[in-house]
Amino acid sequence: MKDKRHLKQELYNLFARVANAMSNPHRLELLDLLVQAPRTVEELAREANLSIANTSQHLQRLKQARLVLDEREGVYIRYYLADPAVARLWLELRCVAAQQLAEVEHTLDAYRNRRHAFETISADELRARIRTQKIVLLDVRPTVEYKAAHLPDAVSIPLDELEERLNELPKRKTIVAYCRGPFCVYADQALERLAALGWKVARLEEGVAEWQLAGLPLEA
Amino acid sequence: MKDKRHLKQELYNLFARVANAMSNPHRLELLDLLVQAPRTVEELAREANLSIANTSQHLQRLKQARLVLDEREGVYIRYYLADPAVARLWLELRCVAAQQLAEVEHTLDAYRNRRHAFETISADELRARIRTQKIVLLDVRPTVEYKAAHLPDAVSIPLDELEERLNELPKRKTIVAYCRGPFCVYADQALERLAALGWKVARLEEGVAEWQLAGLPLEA
DNA sequence: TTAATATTCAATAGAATACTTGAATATTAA
DNA sequence: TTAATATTCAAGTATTCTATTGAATATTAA
Repeated sequence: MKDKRHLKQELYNLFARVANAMSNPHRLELLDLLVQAPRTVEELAREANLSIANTSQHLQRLKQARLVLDEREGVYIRYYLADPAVARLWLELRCVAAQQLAEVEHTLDAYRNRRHAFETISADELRARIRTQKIVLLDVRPTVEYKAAHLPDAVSIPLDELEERLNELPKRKTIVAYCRGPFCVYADQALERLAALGWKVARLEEGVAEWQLAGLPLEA
Repeated sequence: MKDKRHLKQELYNLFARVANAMSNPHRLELLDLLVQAPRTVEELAREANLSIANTSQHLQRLKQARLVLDEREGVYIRYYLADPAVARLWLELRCVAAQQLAEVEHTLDAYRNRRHAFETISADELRARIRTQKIVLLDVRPTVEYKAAHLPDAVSIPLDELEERLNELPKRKTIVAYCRGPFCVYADQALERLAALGWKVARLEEGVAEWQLAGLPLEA
């Protein structure tokens, strides 16, 4: 009975190992990117603004904790989320932090300074209005992410192609943009430009991960 | 646009801070205890087998991350979970670890070596059978935890009082025991004794946290 | 006030972590 | 085979984390 204590400790060790893998901001950013789409080390390093070696090491810690898996693809190695449950855990962590740490709200307001500038539309309302054909749902994430998974009926125009492809957006419809989720500014930036050019706009705060967590369908 | 990067980093820092608070096995054990019921530093130290000073320091890290709060009660200071969302995060972490790390299953089998010895009963089945009055639902956790919250119609007999209070359990009914959840051995130990004495027994794997997460009602 | 007690603080040593650099490995294409 | 490239490994250093110890603080009871 008494010697069981170390087994209990061992269990807590294992749980702590997973939390430990998530206890570094860079690793969380990598996870966050992988929630959107699988990527190679080089891509992840570029997007997270890290050195290749450092990125590789962080990825290996995520892999040891079984949060991500990797797969060789020719000369590249592609990392991807080990399980949808990992995305859920990451969303839950963000949710607790946002709920409990007032600094999150403050920092988010500074980061997404256009955050309150546009009408926001709920997932339910979106589903209702998309049927009436009065809106266009716009996915402004990079193409790889759109290809990995996107919301039903969403049109893809990555943020950095928006300027050249404005003609694809009908003037008389409301443009509802979304991106990686409530902690991403891509949609805000797209909407700011579109609003200045005369479109009626609205933002969907949810990204594909939140959408999926809510049990709503995705397209691949 | 470019100087926003540090704001994004700041957000990831905040999220990582929460994960960091959960990245130590002792802190997870303290959290786990607090999910069951609020407790003083001394109680937590005793139950987690830590020195007082060490416990205090760990609790302060949990408090900094806003996972727990404290409240002075005379000469004692009582710690409690900051929010039910924290319990959800902890359950989600355990779930991911159990799902992804094979070692968790192995260690759990060693820790709960009677794990597969008894019939297990699902929450749904319990709710159905408790109406027919053919079972007694037995909460074997310490009294403070039972008082903090317990399942509807549950009878409290803490594990260490079981021997003296056997007469409170009707012989002709099936005893369904539960404790802190799937990673706790209290119920197994109670059932082992009861089965040896001739009761029909079954185990409910869920604890109050899992029960609550499933949206089921609790009693206080 | 004073004594007793619960908790926190401060200082320390030893372990783990993060990032950089340059070398090593593995695959593809020539 | 060889060269080129993506990724990992290894070593070193600065930083952070953990547990212990003993002192400091805050509350209650005398």
